[in-house]
This record gives sequence, structure tokens and C-alpha cells, in this order.
Amino acid sequence: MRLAELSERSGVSTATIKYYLRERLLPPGRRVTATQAEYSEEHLRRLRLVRALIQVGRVPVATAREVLTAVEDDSLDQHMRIGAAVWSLPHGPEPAEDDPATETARREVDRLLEELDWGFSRAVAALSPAYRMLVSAVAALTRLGYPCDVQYLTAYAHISRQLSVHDLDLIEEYATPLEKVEAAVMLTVLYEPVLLSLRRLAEAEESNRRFGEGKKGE
Amino acid sequence: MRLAELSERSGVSTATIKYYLRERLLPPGRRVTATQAEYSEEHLRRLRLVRALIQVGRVPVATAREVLTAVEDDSLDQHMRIGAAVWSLPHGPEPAEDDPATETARREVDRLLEELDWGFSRAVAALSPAYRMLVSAVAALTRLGYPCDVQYLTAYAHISRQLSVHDLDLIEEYATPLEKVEAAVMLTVLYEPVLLSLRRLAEAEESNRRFGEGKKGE
DNA sequence: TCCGTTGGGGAGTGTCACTATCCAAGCATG
DNA sequence: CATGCTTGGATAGTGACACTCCCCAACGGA
Repeated sequence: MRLAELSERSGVSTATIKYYLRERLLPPGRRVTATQAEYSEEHLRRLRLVRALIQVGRVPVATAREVLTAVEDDSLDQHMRIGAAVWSLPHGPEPAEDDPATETARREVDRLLEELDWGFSRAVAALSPAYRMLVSAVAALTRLGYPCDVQYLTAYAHISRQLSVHDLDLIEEYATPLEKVEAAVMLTVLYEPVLLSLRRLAEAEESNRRFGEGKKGE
Repeated sequence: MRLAELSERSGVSTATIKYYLRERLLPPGRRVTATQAEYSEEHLRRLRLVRALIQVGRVPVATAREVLTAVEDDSLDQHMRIGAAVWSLPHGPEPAEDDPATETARREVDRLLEELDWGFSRAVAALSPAYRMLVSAVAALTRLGYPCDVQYLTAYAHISRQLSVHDLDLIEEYATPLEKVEAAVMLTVLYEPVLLSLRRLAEAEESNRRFGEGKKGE
């Protein structure tokens, strides 16, 4: 398949594909002559993956490259590859180190992990982007005076655990390690907008139930 | 309080505050002389709100202005103000209209809303950004061959409903309509990173449980 | 041989969230 | 009143990012 056909079938412009090739998000095609290259179905698949990461998952290009590198890194075992890939995902600003709200938040989060007995997370907490993301979100809530104590977070954490069991069940259905790792990353990334939009819809639904239909300005 | 003090207390540079004033994310201070202005505690609060929206919630500046305008719009009732504010939140790219995967996704999502009996969402589906966000995420999953049928989405939806009930309970604790609306927006925005990071931590935990500790390269 | 098409690569575009600089008007001190 | 620092407002610039335009040389069918 030529670049033009790859573009046609993926819905991505040739200019953008060339950009991805330059950025090494796609491996180069098999060179046929000095100025022509042949692309495979695998390229198409990879391109769709990249688009999903960048467009739906809002992952920066440089980050997407890191994620994909980790996914394919044969020197790591499966668990580490998933970890490395997910750790590369975007995770917002670092918590402000010299802020009392950050200190409070860190304490709350540590208490939470302890209560949940999430030993793995506690062990790698200082390194984990997800941990730092959580701390900085809790710090922001604290600064604004919104409640986000252990008790409230615990409810969210239990719900998150339901999700993760569900997701891992799905991941385990894939046969090869590569498929499993890839599925882990893609389900992590692509179910995030699903989860957020369902939550917003559910809140609209619930808000309508409680405040809607003529219960004006209460 | 002078601009410099506002900057000091909020941890935001004077240049950035001036930028927010220009962009009307903050109301202008009370003019003392031709070249000096006085800012209040309310400005500080608002500034922290703006920072939370932009930094933690990753809301674009223009969008943050819309959200804040809707929150304070007295001509709407409470339910509509929450709706307007949340609809302004970022919601990713529009679903590709001429794509078979989008059609499939839309059908799945419509079936889901029907089964859940989310009448309000179905009524406003075509307009709701959250609905379109859901469709385009499901479409991306479909294109990549990952499962996201009604049954699987339903599990996520039920979990989302647990979250929304929880959140609305919290919102109802606030006394005034303005506080309620503001809380609704801030909890929607600021609990999103909390939820995503907890999910990632939970997945790491679960992945470690299943694949970790010497179960290499399975 | 001609001419449209192809792939590669450098440079340009638009957006966005700031940020650096300038200027005039305070205010503080001698 | 003069001097010099600070303040607030406005304009223009920065750097990151994700493309996107355009040119060129090499194909390759007529």
C-alpha cells in the first residue's frame, strides 16, 4: 500500500502521516525505490493506534512515542511494560512542593492508600505519576475548601477498584503478551473519556431528577 | 490588596494575573487612582477557582470564561446553570460524521441510554457535548477492534451513577444556589483527575496482583 | 519523452498560555 | 520639588505543539 492509500484508508492526511513518520510514531515503509515506499496492514493498525492516543487520549506526540516504545520493549516483562507505558501517559502539573495544601493532600492520599491496603501503590508512590496527579488534584480541592478527605476518597477508590477488576478481566482475554500490554494501554487511555462522559451524563441525569422540571432557582 | 499581594498570596505571577484580567477571567479591581487598583478576598477566591479550572481541569482560558459566566448567570435557574457550565467544559474532538464506526458507536450509545432509562440524556443527546464525547470514544475503540458494546458500557454506566449520586449528595449540602452551582462545576472538573488517577492506581494494583512478582513475560 | 504523481524534508502556520518590556502615573524620601 | 522605586495597563513576543505547505527529485504510465 502506498502512502496515499494509507491516508485514504485511515482518514489521516498524507502530510500528517509524513509528520508521524518523521517523529518515528510509525516505522518507515519498506522502500521500493529511492522515492517510493510500501506500507502494510500493520502500519494501518499502528496509525489508528497513534490517532486514538493523540486525538481521543490527548496524548502529546513525544509521549505517544514513549508509550509505544514501552509497549514493544521486549526486555521488560509484561507487568513492567504496562507500568512503563501507563506511567508515560499525561498526568497534569506536578504538585506545588512549597504549598501547605499539597502537604495536607499528600497526607490524605497516603492515609487512603494505607486504608485500602494498596501495597504496590504505596511502594512506588513517590515515583508514580498517578500518585502525584492525585495529590495535586486533592491539593486543588483543599485550597478551594472542598471536601476530599479519606472517607470521601475511599468511595471513589472502591469504585475505581471495580473498574480495574473489570478492565483486567478484559485484558486477560487477549492471548499474547504484546496484545495484553497493548490492550492494557488502550483500555486505560480510551476508557478515560468514556468514563468521564458517562459520569457527566449521570450527573446531568441526577441533577435533573433533583433540581429539574420547574424546581427553579432553589 | 494590591496586585502584588494578590500574586503573593495566590502563588500566581503578576504577569499572569494581568493576563487573566485582560481576558476577563477576573473582574477588574476597584480603582483607587488612575494607575492603582485594590483587590478583595473575593478576587483571591476567584483566582484560585480559575487556576484550578485551568491547571488541574486543563480547561482552556476562553472556556473557563464561558463556564464562569454561566455559573453566575442569574437569568437561568440552578439546573440550567449547572448544565450550561458543564456543557462548556472540554470534551475532545467531534465524532467523525462520515465514518461507519461512528454510526455503530452512536447506535450502541443510544441503546445504552435507552436501557438505562436516562430519559433526560436521551432528550438532549444530540446537543450534549458529553454524549458526543462518548460517541467518539466508543467509535475509536470500535475502529481498533476493542469491545465496547452495551453490556460492557452498562457496567461503566452503573458505576458512573454511583459516583453521581455521591456527588449530588455533596452538592446539596451547600446552602445558596450560587454555592451549589459552583460546587457542581468544581466537583465535576476537579474530581475528574482524582477519578482517573485512582483508576490508574487501582489498575496498577490489580495488574501487580495478577501479573507481578516473578510471573514474567506471560 | 513528457507530465502528473510520489515520498522526503525543511520551513511555515495557527493556537495557546503565558511573559517580557515599555510607559505613564503614583508614592516615598531627602 | 527632585529623585528613584513601584504599580498597573497595554503591546508585542516566546516557546511548545500539532500539524500543514511547498519544493524537489525520482518514478512511471502514455
